[in-house]
Amino acid sequence: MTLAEQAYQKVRWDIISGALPPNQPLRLEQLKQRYGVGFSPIREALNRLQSDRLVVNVALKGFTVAPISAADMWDAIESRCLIECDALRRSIEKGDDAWEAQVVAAYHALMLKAKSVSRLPRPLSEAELRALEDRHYAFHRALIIGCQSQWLLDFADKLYVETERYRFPNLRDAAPLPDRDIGNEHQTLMTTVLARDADKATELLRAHYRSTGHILTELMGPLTTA
Amino acid sequence: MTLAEQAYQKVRWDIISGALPPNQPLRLEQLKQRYGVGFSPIREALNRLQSDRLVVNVALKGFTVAPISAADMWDAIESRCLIECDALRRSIEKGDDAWEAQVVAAYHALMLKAKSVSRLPRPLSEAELRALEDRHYAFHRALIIGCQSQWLLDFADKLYVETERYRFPNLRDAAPLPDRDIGNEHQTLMTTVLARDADKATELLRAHYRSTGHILTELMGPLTTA
DNA sequence: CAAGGCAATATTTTCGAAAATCTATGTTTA
DNA sequence: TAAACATAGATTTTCGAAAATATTGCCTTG
Repeated sequence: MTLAEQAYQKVRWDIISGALPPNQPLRLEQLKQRYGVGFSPIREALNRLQSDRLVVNVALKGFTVAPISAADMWDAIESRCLIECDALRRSIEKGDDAWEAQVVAAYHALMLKAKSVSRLPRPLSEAELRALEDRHYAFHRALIIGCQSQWLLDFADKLYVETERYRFPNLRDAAPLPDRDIGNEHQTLMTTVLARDADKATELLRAHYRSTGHILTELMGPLTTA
Repeated sequence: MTLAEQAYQKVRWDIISGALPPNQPLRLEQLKQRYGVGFSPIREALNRLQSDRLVVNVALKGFTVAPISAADMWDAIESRCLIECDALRRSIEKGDDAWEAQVVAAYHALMLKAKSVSRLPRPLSEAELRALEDRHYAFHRALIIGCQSQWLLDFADKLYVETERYRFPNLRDAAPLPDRDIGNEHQTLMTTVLARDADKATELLRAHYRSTGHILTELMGPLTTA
């Protein structure tokens, strides 16, 4: 893997996880030392992150971590509903046995990790958070991967990352994951998907995202200007 | 404007217009001379174009112009239907007077240019093509700009560019724009939008994109493997 | 004659310095 | 005192060379 790719992954994670908070100026010299690489890989990483909308860049004035706001969160959530619901519908229509197997596997991997993590003391370590995060992503991606549209999958990826920026900071110090997350919504969703009930599945997915949004809106509260 | 930004615009246009054909290897040294800038701005431009899916990059093996295929074209078209129809619906619901005025203005600007261009000899000059292209983009963007979702607008932009890659090569040497393009579909669409008939407008938009797709599929014919 | 390895070439990736640009501070002047 | 200008500092942008890596062609060897 090239240095630029490594830098991209690291900065991306630091932004999602909140180590680099919203609106933080990203001085090139500083990042160069922090990640131990030269200017070029850093610049390349920052450029890629810009099209992920994780950093913003004004010409000749440098990069900063993209701001967050309740409005942007809801924009991302609603856009995600639109795109993933359509992708899920197509997956359910076109998905074969291998796809079903992948969904089941991803679900169980997520649940296993979620349960083991729920027994750990807070705050969770960076490694545990990352592992949980990866499996959560894998599950949601497995649902829609049968849609046979690279564009929709790309868009879903971008929106997933964006929404994680809001979900994540609340995960680290949160009490053990509430039953809502572990048992109910994900399982019901998977069952409905496997039953090939597209209407109900998309409705569940939409409700899942929106309820998460409402909870986060509560938690953000006065912080929405951050 | 920075050199990187200029390089980005130029390479982007050269790919859309077909001057740099699909699968063409993009040697850095070569591009450096072609656009008269150093390595860094070129690399930055190429990186941005990669996330637009106009170029592909395999690590340590360089950049190439992204391939095209009928399958990819239809993926882009159908994704565009999904996203723009939803955005159009929201525009129609939320758009104010200023939005309506913008739609009307963009439509007339497009028609004016289309009519003047239709009287010009073929093949059209690069400048005329660019001007027509800009107004076509402006019209379609005006329709959905009232949707109040930056994410949907971003996605629509990406898909617009992608579909232009297929439409454009047929424009340069084509006979004067057929009546279908000039008079009928765009005007009917605008009228319906201004009448705030969301159901009919989205159906027209969908039909507009799909019929374009069918025509292009015909024209591509055996070239789909290119 | 084919297959594997080695050297030569081509290309990308990375780096550090130089140039260009912006921001902040202090000085002068009306 | 306030506004305008000039200077100094900080930061980004750009460049060209050096390092790292892949590809190609040739030679050796079985």
